[in-house]
Amino acid sequence: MRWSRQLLPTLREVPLEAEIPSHQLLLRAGLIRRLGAGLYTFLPAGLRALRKVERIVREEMDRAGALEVLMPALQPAELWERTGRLETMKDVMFHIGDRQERGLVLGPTHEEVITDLAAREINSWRQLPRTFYQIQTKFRDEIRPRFGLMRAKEFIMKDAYSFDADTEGALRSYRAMYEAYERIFRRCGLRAKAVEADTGAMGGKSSHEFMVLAESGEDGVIECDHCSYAANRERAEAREVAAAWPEDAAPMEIVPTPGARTIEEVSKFLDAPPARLVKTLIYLADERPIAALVPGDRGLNEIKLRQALGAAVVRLADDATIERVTGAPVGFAGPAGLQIPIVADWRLRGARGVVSGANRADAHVRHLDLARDVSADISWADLAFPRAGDPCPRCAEGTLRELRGIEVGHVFLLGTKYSEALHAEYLDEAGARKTIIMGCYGIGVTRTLQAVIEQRHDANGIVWPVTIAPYPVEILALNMQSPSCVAAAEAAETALAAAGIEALYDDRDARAGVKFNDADLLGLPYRVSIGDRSLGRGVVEIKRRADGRVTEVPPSELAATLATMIREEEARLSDGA
RNA sequence: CGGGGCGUGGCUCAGUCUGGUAGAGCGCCAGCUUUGGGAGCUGGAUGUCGUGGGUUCAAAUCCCACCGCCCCGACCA
Repeated sequence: MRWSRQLLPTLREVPLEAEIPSHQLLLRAGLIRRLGAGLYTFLPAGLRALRKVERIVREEMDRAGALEVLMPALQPAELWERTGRLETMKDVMFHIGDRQERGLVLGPTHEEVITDLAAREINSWRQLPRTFYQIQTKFRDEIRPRFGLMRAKEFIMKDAYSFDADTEGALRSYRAMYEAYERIFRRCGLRAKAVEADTGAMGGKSSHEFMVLAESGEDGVIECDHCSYAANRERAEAREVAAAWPEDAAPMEIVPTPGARTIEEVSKFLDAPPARLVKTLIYLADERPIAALVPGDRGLNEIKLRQALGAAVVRLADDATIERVTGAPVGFAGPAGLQIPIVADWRLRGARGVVSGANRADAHVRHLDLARDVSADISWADLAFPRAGDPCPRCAEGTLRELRGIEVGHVFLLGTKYSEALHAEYLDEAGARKTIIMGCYGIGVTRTLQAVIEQRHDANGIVWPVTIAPYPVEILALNMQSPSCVAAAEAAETALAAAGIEALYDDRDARAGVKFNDADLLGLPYRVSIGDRSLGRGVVEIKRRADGRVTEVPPSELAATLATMIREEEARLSDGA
């Protein structure tokens, strides 16, 4: 492909709309363009890379024995009613109607559709296990689309669903997908890490997320520096350790703290470290007000709170409720004197000599002793987010550290949530009716593409792995005014085509510097520079984008040399070396 | 949805406070020179200043409403 006939609009300057490197590079390298918030067009080169990711996904799904299908993106709302998700997921779904005003939704995921299919088509234990997958556009009315393809309203997902006769089988299917995912990300040149995760709206029993570690990642990842424990920050467990609270027999005392509402303000005002403050948050647990207590220097994990309370929904109480239950404006709540149930993080066990709100405007208390001064019953639970430096919940020696990650894949062991609701059942060998055990497995294909750029770029541009680069090779004619240079470049183009190597030939009548910079920006793995200088010595230059290593070869050996280089790098990526 | 910011040629931005001829760099087109790391010169094209309304002799600039986009939070591949 010649650059002059391709649409590759590279940008010199960083478009205002992009914040993180991968998003900037997608735009600058001419791979995508924005249509609206969370809506992107793939330009030819971007689409080539996307198709290569899809191909790897497809190959690995097929290798794992999964069967490809294609389900409608447009789905009857009625189907979603049957699993209850029309209600629970209504905010993320696009709802539409046809001319008969039949309710339709644009599929944000496909558990309902595939389970409906399985319910109709799978009847016997002889048909199990089966895993189906598709690569298809998903629609989600994201609260806030962001970072280009990272969180879009419309994106391409590979979703797979396993159907098994029993739990052991389901675990095998889960394992097969887990291993396929490891291979997929490795082949895409990504360092991805599987971490324990929450099941969220999907439901189910257990799950792992595949995280690409990156500064710009939207998820917090906790891992142990000693053992293999790793989890999403939301899901991460903690080992209970007794805190040593200093002796403080002084009686609780109310002190005026005009205007000091936040932890920082109170901490500053009373000259007490945040760890010596008790953060009191008023929540509505299934619409019932409760107080949740965490140390002032920790965040409260609402997922843990919900689980500790056994509630379906928890949300921060509105100002009116807070004023009613604490008798004070927002910012002055404390456990002493509260008449509502209190659940406290166990890190606060034995807390004394601490500061909290006084349940009265512009006042806090100090020398609070939770056991002595709080009359309401306190139930204890793990409510706070773990953080770097905490002890590992799994091993005795380890300390946790905190990282950021991009979630590129997620595997769930679902159980029977959908198969029960949609009657996906089979007859076992004894003729007994059983419910199928399911698993579901997603990969954000478009997100994976961007994650590769996020993880593999330098100051000059993208550093593609050969496996998903739009083209593995770029031929660069350094001087289009020199007939010998052009002739050599065209010869190289022909030779590579004959060898089955896809190459982008930069035939623009531009200065060498412009082409070099665009080549670095686009980041194709092998750059072949053809100029009269090296031609005079009887060679052309091959430069690897990843490490800048230059190899000089006679033009006659160019195709064979590149073919070997490409094959070796592909092999290296599949072996994970 | 709450909070913050921004909308001026294709891109990056100045001009807005203090109303008075719409600008720069890059990109684009033509020509000449140049040709191994974003060249030089000459000439040229491109703007309903997000939209609507208002104030004013006069609005990119002041006021109101709306729309769009970006960033921070509750969601997730």
